[in-house]
Amino acid sequence: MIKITFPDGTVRDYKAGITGLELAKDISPALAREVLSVTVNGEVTDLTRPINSDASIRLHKWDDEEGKHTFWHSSAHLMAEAIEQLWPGTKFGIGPAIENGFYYDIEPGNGHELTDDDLILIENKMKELASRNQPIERREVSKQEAIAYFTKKGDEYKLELISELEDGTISFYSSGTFVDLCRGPHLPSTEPIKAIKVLSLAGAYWRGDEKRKMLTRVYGITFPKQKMLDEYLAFLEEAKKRDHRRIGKELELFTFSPKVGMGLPLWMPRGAEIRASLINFLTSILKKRGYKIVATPHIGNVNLYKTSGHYEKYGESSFRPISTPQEGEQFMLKPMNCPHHCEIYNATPHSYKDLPLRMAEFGTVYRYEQSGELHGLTRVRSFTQDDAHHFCRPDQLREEFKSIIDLVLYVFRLLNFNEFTAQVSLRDPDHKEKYIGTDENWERAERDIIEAAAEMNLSTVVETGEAAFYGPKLDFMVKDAIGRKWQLGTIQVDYNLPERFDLTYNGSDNQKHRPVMIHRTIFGSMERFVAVLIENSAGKFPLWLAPDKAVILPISEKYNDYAKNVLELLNNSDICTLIDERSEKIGKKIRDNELKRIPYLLIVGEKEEQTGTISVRRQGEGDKGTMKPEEFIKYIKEEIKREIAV
RNA sequence: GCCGAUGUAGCUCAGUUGGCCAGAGCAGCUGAUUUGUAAUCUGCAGGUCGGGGGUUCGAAUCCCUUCAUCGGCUCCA
Repeated sequence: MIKITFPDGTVRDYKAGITGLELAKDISPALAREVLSVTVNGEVTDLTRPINSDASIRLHKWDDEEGKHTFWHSSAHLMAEAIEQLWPGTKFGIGPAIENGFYYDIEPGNGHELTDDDLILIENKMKELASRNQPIERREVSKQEAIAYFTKKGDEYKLELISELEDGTISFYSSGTFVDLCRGPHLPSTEPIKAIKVLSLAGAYWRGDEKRKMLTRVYGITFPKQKMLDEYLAFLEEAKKRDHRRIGKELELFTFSPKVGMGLPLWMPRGAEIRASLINFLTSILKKRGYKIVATPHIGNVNLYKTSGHYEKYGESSFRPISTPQEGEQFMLKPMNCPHHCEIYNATPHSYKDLPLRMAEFGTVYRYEQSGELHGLTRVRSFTQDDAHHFCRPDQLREEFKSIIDLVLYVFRLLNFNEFTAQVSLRDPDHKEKYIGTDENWERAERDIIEAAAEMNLSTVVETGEAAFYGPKLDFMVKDAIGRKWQLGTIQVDYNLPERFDLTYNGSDNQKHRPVMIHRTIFGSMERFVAVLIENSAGKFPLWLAPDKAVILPISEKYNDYAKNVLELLNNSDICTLIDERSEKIGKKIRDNELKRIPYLLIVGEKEEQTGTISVRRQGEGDKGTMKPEEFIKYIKEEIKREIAV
């Protein structure tokens, strides 16, 4: 007998060799029908694997990430089986579950090139295979046997994967006719896979290396119920309506012009208004927190970037230097503001008493992103960072870093940005050549970040290989409408640039000391932040950010004069207001202006003119009653004050 | 940059196997209407069918090329 500990702490005796599925059946037949995988002593495994010794277990249903993961992983195998039957000789790379669904990287047999038309073929084949309720079976194999199998099959991708595995840890899973090298876990059979959608095709480099062959990646998603698939597809449709590129066009916030150049955003008046409001908002907070605002040029001598190390790292792959009539003289569009800020630091002597020094700039930078990477406002070639650099003594670093975390959290809270992930981005210890600086400084900086975050009780995820080339970062990530993650704020500890620029301060010992630098942004860039703001609000901005606060809708042209009086009154009170003088019915005017997401619609007709009032309608909410314009001004100002109660 | 897809009016989209002057709705402009809380009616105008080249008696439609966009990959100081 073995002892099984359940998540609620109860311990029960079972005979050795019992499986997760049998445990579920023992609890209830209903659970057995829904359970997808089981965690045994912290490892997620198959429901059909015998448990031979005392263990604590957790059964996973669809609602658990582990359950979904198992479901989609098995679905990837099902898709592979379908593809292999449709195009024999297909070679398979990897086929994991992802956040929403799964993919498989393949090289179709006989040189077949997959097109979108093939997606439906794959989908139908999958449905056919799934309906057979084939068991998915695990088999442990020796390395030799594994190599023999895939050598015979002629699949060099699997062979490469096997070559990196230890003998004795290799397992095969078979479902129907398809046998795959796989660690698992999997469903006991394909029976639960009821709803299937093969979504899209994409190219993906083998092992993520752009120097290696590009395989075809097939994306799909499956569900245990058709209704869930329908809901998911409906969600994707809905999300498209929140796409910032679409809303940006609808609400005339920004545009791009091929004549200006791809990836170079043009802010239209309404978008520029939002951008300016955000800058003003942040500037007022920065001043309260002891920042000094600076301004620097959009170009810098190429030697500046040779000193900083950016030229060596990015010089070849970015905008080319600008030549001047002066022989040998070259300038570059600035790809970041830090070197300029270092030179501001160097312009004056610094005492240990002056530090920390916080230097902020809304600095526009230029980076030659590859054409395929451009994406609306989130990935552009010219953008304005809400950049700042803190120059501090080593003993101040921890507190300084923590104060920035506090600032980021404070701003996010004011803006109702609750769904973010704090990510500690460390260097890849296997590829140290990609980074500059000494091991000692790197280890120190990484420790600083991890400990500062911990002291702030910030829950973080750690990603290795995501650091900047000069230092580790704490990144604040948020999701867009369809769940893609974007980095907004970032805080970076840097021991390198102070050395490269020979930054110093005089210590109490009257000796020269080296300050530490922290790079940080809150929004990341104005462009990306506005994009994320649009996607999260669906274009319905909080009142204080709305470019136009109100629109006056006269019932008929007879009341246009009265409407203009009100308009003047509101605009003179700093409430940006429009007027809709068209000869349309009031219902039409309301509809059109509701769709423009203007927060307040002010209706004036005979009644209002006679009593000197306006009828107030809140966008998305409806009629709020009648009030005097003066009352409305007070009302709206109160609301704005509440929204950004700093 | 790479893989796949797309590109028709300001916007959203139709356009059959190549065949008369390329269509609709919305937006715009006209005129009528003077309206009370999510679409009043009339008329008009608007497109070298992304650009360039080719095949053909004939191309939005087929081929080549180029640019841009979309979904991924790679990249993201």
